[in-house]
Amino acid sequence: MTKARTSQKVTIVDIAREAQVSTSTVSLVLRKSGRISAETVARVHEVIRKLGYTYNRNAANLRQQKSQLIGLVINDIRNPFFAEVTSGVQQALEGTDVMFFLVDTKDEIDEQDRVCRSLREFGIGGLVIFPVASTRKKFFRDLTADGAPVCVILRNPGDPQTNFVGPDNREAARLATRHLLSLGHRKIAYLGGEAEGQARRERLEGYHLALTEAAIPLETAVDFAGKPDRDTTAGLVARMMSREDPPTAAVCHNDNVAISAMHSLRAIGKEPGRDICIVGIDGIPQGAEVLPGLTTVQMHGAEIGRRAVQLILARMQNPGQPIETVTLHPELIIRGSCGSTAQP
Amino acid sequence: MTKARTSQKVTIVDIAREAQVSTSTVSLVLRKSGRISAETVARVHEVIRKLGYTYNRNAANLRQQKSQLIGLVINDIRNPFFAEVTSGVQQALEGTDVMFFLVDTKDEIDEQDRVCRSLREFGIGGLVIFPVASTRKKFFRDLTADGAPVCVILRNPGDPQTNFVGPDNREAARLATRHLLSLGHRKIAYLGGEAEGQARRERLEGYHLALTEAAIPLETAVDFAGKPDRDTTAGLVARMMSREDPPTAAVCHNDNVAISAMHSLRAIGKEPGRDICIVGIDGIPQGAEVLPGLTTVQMHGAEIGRRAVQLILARMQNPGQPIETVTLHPELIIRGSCGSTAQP
DNA sequence: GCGTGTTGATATAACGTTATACCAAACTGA
DNA sequence: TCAGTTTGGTATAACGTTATATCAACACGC
Repeated sequence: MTKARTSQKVTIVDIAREAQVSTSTVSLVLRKSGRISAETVARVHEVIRKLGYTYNRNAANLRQQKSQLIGLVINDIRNPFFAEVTSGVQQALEGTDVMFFLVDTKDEIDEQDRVCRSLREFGIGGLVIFPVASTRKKFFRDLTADGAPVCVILRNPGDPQTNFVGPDNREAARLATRHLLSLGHRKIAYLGGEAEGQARRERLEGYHLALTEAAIPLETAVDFAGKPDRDTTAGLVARMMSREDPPTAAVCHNDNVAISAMHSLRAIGKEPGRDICIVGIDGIPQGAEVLPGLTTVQMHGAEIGRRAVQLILARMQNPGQPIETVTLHPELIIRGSCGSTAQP
Repeated sequence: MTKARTSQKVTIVDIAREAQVSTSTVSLVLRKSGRISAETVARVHEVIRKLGYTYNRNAANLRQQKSQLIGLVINDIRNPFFAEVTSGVQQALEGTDVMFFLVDTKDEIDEQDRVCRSLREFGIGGLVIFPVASTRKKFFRDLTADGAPVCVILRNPGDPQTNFVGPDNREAARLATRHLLSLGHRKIAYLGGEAEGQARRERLEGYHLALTEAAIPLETAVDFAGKPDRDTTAGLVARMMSREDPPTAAVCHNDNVAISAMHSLRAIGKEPGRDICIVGIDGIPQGAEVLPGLTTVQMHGAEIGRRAVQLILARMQNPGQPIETVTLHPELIIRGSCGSTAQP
């Protein structure tokens, strides 16, 4: 038996010496190449166990010029919708030995540049990104030019060169609006969302579409834009309800807005689900925890994360894979925030 | 001008050639060593900009035998409390060029072993871990033996060899219970939490302590254990309220339990905050979004993440740093779930 | 008994960076 | 003037893995 552990780390060189084979052989065993005889494989594994060897992915990555790492760039991990997305990413990575970096842009374009540069330095093999709203097309080009597969989520850059996974925003708002229409509502508002946002534009379109389909003149449509935080939403609700002919229902830009709106309404003496009906969009678990339960449109956050990762993994193995755009279809979830009967 | 970009990647060798210096010099410039003259630094930077060079941390890590990476091992990213912790980690890392891996154990010990092994292969330079409940002490020993600093959070292994950052569970439950006592309650239950959990043991202790301090015989204390999910909690609430002399208030094991309990109560015709008072523990943002607002004890999730990372970063720079145990003191947040007046 | 595979293994040179040791030139002080 | 120091820089050998090319031994067909 040769000496073990003269230095700190055990490397394949140590394993090779101890198992009386070459480092090449050890490397092949580690990668399960199948070109090594069963008994040699067994012997090498035995030595690995005995010496307590840990594979060094850094060295492997450097040599192979690729890495088992993907980046996940999002907005804010505290937003439950992104927690869902992250959870989906996690799930899709289970069983593989790929890990992911989670980075937060705070929706600031400089921060996005910074974190993406940092990810490149770490040599990621793939990237899932929820881009900051003001991202230029050139940015996506640069990302893909880097070689590693990129999948944009939720905000479609509309670039035929980049993979995209996201929900159908227009359809989501249309479903929400149609539900309210089916309950007999005619005066329906669209509440919240940042004015210049792409998601808002698309959702607003679906809202208008549903109204038009129901032969409701768009002149009666009314929308209120604003940051999706509590205070802003409270202001929007106040404005909405102080109109001379206030709406009887509202499609909210997302579930957070919807939940805030429900509180704001109650604060001014209106009971959601009875005095005014509310529909959200996103389908975060918290929607089931408020009272009344939030009727919403499920956007399948976890599934978006999963699909994005699957797409990335597929291209990491086979870079020739064609570009894809995956659109997930939203689904109405009926709870109590629209009451149980029609409320014209 | 020498030729650029014969191969794909630009390396310091390319930079050195183009800037007419050695690779050593480029390396020193990159690391801002200060030993290089201002004009050379400027020239090198100019070339870096021109050739579009990206630093390769893999190579650097391999050479330096250390890495700018830390692992964050948690339970479930969808749990808002862990989203807070993660957010704190993120914040503490801002401005540094350290990145973090987020991995999920699903509270399964095998999964914990698996992910920690994987993290080691990636050569992390530090680890923040919320350990699975059944983790053996040996596990922590092995982690720290690896060389990289480790900080355990939330579940104190009670090992003098490992850093720990967590809240004072006993004090939290004591604060919650005392608040209810101050409102005049005498029959107070402790609701939820996994029976064998350490956190539950500590919180229950605080609950008992507060009762004792108020001269309430412990025979009247009553606690209900169970997984902190909605259905289990509904069952516990049903059991609790069907006692012959039901409690007038409950300290809930955490905010999720508290929110679920509030729903379950309402489902059986009891209004939280009026018919029965509820206090949670954790301080997740969602507690402010339910109605009535959840009175709770803030456990400072984000701060726990921040402190853990600060501790790790400090030891990454100076491994001689002594072991620390940081205990964060909880804070009562009063909202509506205990009503506004005493309810004996 | 001769080419032709096949099987199981190996030697060697990278991958891109940095630690170490070293050096030439310029400055210092007496 | 010269030993000694400082300044600005460099050559070289790692770090731990894997791709490439190569090889010995043996089996196969005929």
